[in-house]
Amino acid sequence: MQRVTIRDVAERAQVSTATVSRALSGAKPVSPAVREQVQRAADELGYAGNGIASALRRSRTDTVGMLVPSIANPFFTGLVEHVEHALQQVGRQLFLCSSRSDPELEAQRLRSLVARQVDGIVISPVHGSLSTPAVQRAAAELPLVQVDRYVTGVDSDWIGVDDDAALDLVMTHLAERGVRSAAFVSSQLTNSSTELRLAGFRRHAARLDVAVPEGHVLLGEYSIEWGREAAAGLIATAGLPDAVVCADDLIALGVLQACAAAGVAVPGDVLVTGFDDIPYSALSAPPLTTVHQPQAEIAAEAVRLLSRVLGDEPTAHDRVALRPTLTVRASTGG
Amino acid sequence: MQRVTIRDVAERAQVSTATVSRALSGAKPVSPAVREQVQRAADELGYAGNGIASALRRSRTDTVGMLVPSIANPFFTGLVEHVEHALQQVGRQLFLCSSRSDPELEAQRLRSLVARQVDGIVISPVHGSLSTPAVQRAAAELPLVQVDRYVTGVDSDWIGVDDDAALDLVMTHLAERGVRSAAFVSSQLTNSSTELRLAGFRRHAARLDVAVPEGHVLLGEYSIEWGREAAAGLIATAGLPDAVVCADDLIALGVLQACAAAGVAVPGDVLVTGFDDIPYSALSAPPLTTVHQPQAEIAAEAVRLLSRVLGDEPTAHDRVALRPTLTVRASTGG
DNA sequence: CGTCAAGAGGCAATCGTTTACCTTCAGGAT
DNA sequence: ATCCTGAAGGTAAACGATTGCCTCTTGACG
Repeated sequence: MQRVTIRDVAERAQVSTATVSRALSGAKPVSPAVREQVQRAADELGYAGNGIASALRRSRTDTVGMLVPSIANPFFTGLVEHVEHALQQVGRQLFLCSSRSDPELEAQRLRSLVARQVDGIVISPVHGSLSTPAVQRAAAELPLVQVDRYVTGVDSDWIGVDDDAALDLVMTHLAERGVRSAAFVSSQLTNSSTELRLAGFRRHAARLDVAVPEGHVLLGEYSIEWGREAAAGLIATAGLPDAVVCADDLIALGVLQACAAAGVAVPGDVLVTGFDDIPYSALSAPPLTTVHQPQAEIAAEAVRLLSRVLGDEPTAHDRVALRPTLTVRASTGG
Repeated sequence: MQRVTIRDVAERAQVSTATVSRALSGAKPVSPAVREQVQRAADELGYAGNGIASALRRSRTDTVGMLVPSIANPFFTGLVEHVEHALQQVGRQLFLCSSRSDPELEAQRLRSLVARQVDGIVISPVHGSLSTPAVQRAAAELPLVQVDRYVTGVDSDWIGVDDDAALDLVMTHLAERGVRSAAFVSSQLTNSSTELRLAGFRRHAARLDVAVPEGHVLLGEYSIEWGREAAAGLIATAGLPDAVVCADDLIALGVLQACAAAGVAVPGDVLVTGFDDIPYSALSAPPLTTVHQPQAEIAAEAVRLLSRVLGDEPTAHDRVALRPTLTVRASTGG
């Protein structure tokens, strides 16, 4: 099955390849008669064009690469959906990759995206420092914006949520509910938002006079399993504090599950909060109080920042921190 | 920021571009000294190669495109993860697109994948008939395998689960629990698995003497919202049957939520089942009895089928239906 | 010492578009 | 009648890698 090329179309329409190209892309005006002729020839042959050749010549692909730590995490898939939507508005496609939380794999994917000549990259880097060299290198080659998480020491735009403000909301809400001690369950401190959330937790706990007992800061990974494990540990050994603050919803869902399994009542015996407001946080038992992330805005802003760079006005790089909101549900008392 | 090309490397290493290409790709042997020299030059210049140019010349991209109806649905993201993993084993990358359940967008994405010269396509088509022309056209150009859903009248491999067997499991389980009447909540009958699941539901309900009252087959879409809406409708008007069988887990989660909101006890007043066994089906209140799909095997088989075609043995096309299993949880009585 | 083979590396064509630059032609201004 | 202008379309040079084919060198063998 030999592919049909522009040359075949040109031959059949009795014009040059240049004219075919112009007639089909509209890059330069072509007389209506010829355009019609070319169009018919193309249709008859089922001409589809070779995007690779076109990309090589124009040195642009109208494609943006996106690299996230996990596509199993609904927070990221939500973000991806919105980014894809926003890109579609401006006539670009999304090339999605997952780094599976592995800096090595992430570096490889980044190289691959650069080699594939995507026009720009949207990335939520895996690791605060291990990711730096690869991100740095990619950012030097093409427009790059970081979302949600960021690595230090790379000169690029960033767009995400104000983690300190988010934990202010959470802790203030908990304090109002009478919480005097709290635990924090998160992933290893390997990236920016994780660090900022812990810092925010400590700062606002101190401010509001909420105790954080020894051994009540648990670091694992962003997953349901880790939430389950961490909560089971707390229940078995340390004794539960008044509240368990989780760094994302998956962890919180795991915590809820472990509480249910151990016969610990939420919110009766302990309050639980999450972060992200993924769709499933409204469906758990009990529904989860969580920090809502404005995904659509994050996505729109990411695309806007990228387009700005693509239109290459050499502007200074922005760091945009959006204000989060708190979605209060039954897990903190209802 | 002028990109560094193979010519730059050749110049610096004092060899021809041919040698650089061979040294770096290993396509033909090169003396150790020269290889070393080239490698150093490439490193020093930060040479990354141009995948587009390479793809044009070799007319392959080592990339497989995957097109799913939704990336917000955990069933598909699970599948995607496994496919990506399986592809990685054989040194290929995944280019992921979402058709957002829109045949129009799906056709566009397919064209775009073909234009981008992916080496093959894994697709779960949106619509049983509307998707046909586009899928047909793509399948004519390059290797294509369908997963989960399929369109009729296209000559390609398919791999998925045996929907009839799945509903046999569900209905038999329900009948054993004493269910004498059941409702079925699904999406519009616009694709193969949806149709097969409904057919299976009816067939096994009849076989087991389970009644399906008038108005107890509800067709909407695969989403939590629709499940909620459908269940609310049933509760408000028709009166609940003994069981509500759902065509996927998202719908079932919505049904559970609506039941909880209306004070209907599950499994006390009604039994509920799902389909897919997404991670969140274990976390709902109550946890969901559901059909487990062997995603890893589906993915592995899809990649295997694709590789077989890529290695172009012109084999007849396969239709592989894997046997599902039933994961029993509290929503059907514990 | 002559012949031959094999290994290493270079030359240049090629992949399929796009586009800078040129030619041609028609029509309007002078 | 001459010149100019602009539109339409053609020619051919890129884009950056890969690779078929050729040359050159070196060493083994008779």
